[in-house]
Amino acid sequence: MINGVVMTERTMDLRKVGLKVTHPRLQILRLLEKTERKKHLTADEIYRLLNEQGDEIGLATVYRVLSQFEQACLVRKHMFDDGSGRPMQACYELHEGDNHDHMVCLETGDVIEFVDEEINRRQTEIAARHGYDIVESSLILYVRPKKD
Amino acid sequence: MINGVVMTERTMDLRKVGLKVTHPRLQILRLLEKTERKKHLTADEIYRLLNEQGDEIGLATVYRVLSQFEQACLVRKHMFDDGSGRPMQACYELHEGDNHDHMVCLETGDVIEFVDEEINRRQTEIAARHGYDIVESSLILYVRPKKD
DNA sequence: ATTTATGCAAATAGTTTGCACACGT
DNA sequence: ACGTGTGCAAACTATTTGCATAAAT
Repeated sequence: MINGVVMTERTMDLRKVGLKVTHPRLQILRLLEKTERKKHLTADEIYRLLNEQGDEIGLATVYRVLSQFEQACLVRKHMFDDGSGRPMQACYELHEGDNHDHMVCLETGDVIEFVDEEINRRQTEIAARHGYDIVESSLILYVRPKKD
Repeated sequence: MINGVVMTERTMDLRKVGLKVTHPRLQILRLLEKTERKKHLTADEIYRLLNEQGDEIGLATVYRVLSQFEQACLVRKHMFDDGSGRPMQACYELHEGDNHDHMVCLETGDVIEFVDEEINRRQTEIAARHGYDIVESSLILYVRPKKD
């Protein structure tokens, strides 16, 4: 029963980028919204969480939808290499337009977001100096708790 | 005939980190040295290049050696997401201790290296502010040629 | 009604691993 | 001689894709 659904903010998001409003797309968007700023979810986690809450959505669909969302700039995809040796997995978060960067604690796996205008400024400047425009940037600090 | 070989800089590198001086390890190190600052090689490229020049080295060995080198800080591993859709591959470069960052041109695939002390300083400061020490950092600018 | 999306299962591709043998020290 | 490293083939895993059905406009 998606037809005739109330016009929520999320359905608008989908319409705006030219994607049909389907159950999987809505649910994935809602889940990311709920999880926003708390955690960065992998495709598999999204798949599992949705199915646990009763939405029967295939893993392939999760991947397809996330990929479409990424191209539509609705989500950002990250590859965090926690150095754990286990295979790397992409993780996703809602794209809020604030273009923040990330810090990954190698001991706890915690992800901390931050923004630094000076760093952003210098990045733009460096790119310009080489004759480029920045399309996207990825800054990840792998850290460990300070011992003092 | 590796035994009795002249004590080159590369054999020293291996000894220093406690790795036996074997043919595959030496050749991979030499190849990376030769390619230094020009390109960043994937495991598969290394495998192919070595075999083309007559060194019969298995792909599995290439992966194993690179992984050991990474842990020994002899090489740095990067995941460049060129946004091409094709599966992401790790690529490797000699670790020169200068801790430079990278710019990837989305149109040509070119990789440009750069160092910015101010960015590094701010990174350290941001980590400290959150109670962390930086173990490793990854800054990648995905760029396209300026159109003017 | 037409187009696009979904689910499933099978395919892909990078990377890892088990094991018997070869090599470095 | 001993312990490690290597090659091969098989295993693994994240992700993608083909195809028939189902859902959205």
